[in-house]
Amino acid sequence: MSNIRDVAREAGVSVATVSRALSDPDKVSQTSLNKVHTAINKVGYRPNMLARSFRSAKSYTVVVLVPDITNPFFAQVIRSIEDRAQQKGYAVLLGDTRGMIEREKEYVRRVETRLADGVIQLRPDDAIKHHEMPTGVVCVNACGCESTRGPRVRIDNRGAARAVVDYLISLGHRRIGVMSGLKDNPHTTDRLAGYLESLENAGIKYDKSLLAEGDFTIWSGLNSAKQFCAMQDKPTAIFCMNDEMAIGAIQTFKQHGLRVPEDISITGFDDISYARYCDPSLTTVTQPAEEIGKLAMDMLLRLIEGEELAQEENVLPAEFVIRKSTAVPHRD
Amino acid sequence: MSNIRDVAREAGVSVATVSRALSDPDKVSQTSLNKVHTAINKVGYRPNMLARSFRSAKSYTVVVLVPDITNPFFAQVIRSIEDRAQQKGYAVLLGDTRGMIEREKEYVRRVETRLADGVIQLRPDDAIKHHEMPTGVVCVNACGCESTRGPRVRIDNRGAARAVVDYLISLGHRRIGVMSGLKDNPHTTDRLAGYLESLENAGIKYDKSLLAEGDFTIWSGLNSAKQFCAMQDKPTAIFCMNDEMAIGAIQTFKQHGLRVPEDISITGFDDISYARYCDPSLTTVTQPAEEIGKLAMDMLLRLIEGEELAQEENVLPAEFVIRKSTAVPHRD
DNA sequence: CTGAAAGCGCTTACAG
DNA sequence: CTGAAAGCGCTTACAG
Repeated sequence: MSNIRDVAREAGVSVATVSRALSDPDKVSQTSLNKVHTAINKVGYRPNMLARSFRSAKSYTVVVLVPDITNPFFAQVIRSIEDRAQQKGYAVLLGDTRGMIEREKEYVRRVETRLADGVIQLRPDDAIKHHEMPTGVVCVNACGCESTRGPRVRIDNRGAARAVVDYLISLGHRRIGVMSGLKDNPHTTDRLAGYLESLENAGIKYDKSLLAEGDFTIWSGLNSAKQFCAMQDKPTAIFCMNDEMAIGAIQTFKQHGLRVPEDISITGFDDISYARYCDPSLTTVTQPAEEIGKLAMDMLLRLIEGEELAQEENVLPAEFVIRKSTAVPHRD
Repeated sequence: MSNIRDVAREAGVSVATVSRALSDPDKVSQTSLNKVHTAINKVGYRPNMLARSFRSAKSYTVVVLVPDITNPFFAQVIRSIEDRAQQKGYAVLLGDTRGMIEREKEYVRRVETRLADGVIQLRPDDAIKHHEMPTGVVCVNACGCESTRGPRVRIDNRGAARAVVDYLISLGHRRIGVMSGLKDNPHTTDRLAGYLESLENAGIKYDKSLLAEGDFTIWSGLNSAKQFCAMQDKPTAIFCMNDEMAIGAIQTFKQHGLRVPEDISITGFDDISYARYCDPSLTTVTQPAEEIGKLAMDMLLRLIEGEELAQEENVLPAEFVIRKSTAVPHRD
């Protein structure tokens, strides 16, 4: 493989001129520029970016920490982050942590060791909190929640949850179940707060037995729904904290002979692409995945450039979409 | 930020010893090792991996080229690639090409410029063919097809397609539609070949009007299905070349008042997680996503190490799963 | 087992 | 606009 010296020799100029021709052409005469370019083609030169990165102490890489790339919502956000990164000359290192703190730490170490310039966390409760980040590691939290610290972009989870439950109440539901994520997940906390606020506003007393805990997977939705099926006094509607659990729940209810939405209304959260195509199509909250990714990347870039973000928090609008999985409660 | 020299000074040893203590501890005495480690902790040293990579001319990074990370099948394969990569000390750079050749080239350039050590292509028809790869760029094609060149791992697409159609025929179907991907996509070619072979074996004449072209998205399944709905002499079964199109198709058929599988049987391909949870659950072909990813990464590692792969092609078994979207044809 | 020294391929003041 | 030279932070023969 040829290096910059080979090009310089071939072009009959100095190594410095070749370097400038490549990274700062304005500082080089047209004549030299031409010589350099024909020399580059002749010797088939490819600059060694590893050397350049090393020299300039920037890797032009960011790591995206995600609990599970297989989750379509995260996949959408990542795609958007990557689009933006590519536009700005950055690459994205995939950091699928599978929820393991050890793996997450390993990825953070990549920025400590200069292999990456910063990190975007796609989940609020990724094991490493903002204040625990090693010094020098810049980080923005996308898909964050109210309790998160540091630069972040998020939607108003509590407000969105309230909107969903308000709607169910407006349809006439009084006994409304909730299928949450894990107890300590900040999304769970925020969305549960919205659920409780809505009930309170409507003067409905919170019944603890109507809470089923899941972990945001289809599988957990499938299981948690069984808990409701076994109840004497079943809820007439369930607010699920994401679409995957809602999809699982619908499946279970159907298997138990309950019709959705006639016998039981179901709502989701996220609006993944399958939400529109399940049967019945899901009433849910659309998260602005594209915007979240783009904004997070932009914020990170500013942090990398050393800027202090005055406006640390960006709250993006979420949209409530009514589809076919909700209806007025059935009276037997 | 402290560097290796600071550590050496603090420990009272040479820079070489510190370097060895870190990368080849066996060559260093226990005494030195201790001195170095306490010095490292004292000055808060983090090795600059950019320097190490540069020096050793290896980036320990691979790029994964994928047309769309949002596709759950690809996401699964990537997750498996990353698991394996992490085990072996490699990172994965996400190369979502969105089907654009320019982007793909840009990612390949990353390995030409030493930012990555090799590439895994997740689609057979990614714009850059194996023989067009720049010299020095090692590449393995995962999820490949029969026509692909170079090191690859794939399933027997043709055989799997044949199994699906054979099954439909065994149920009594004679008029079997096919929903394909884009015409020039190798998956389309291979799976279509299987479809045709199956028909031929059963002595059924191929009817061109029963082919609807899609592009592997839910959206295209939705649309292509309309073509069948508009036919006088509708097929009684449709072989869809992936699950997403099958899910879209089911939606359309239901909207047109056709019952699945009573009026029309539908089959998919891939077995993404939603295939099990749509209504009716999908009869489909399970691709061994985990195995594909793992094997592809292992092959790439061997190529990076300079090995010539004698066994260039790995054909993995795929499994045909019968669920609820298929039944014997309805006779009016 | 250890250290002095060369060198990986670039970039970038510095002097002209 | 151009070149000679120093240096980024490591690794690794080489000699001891």
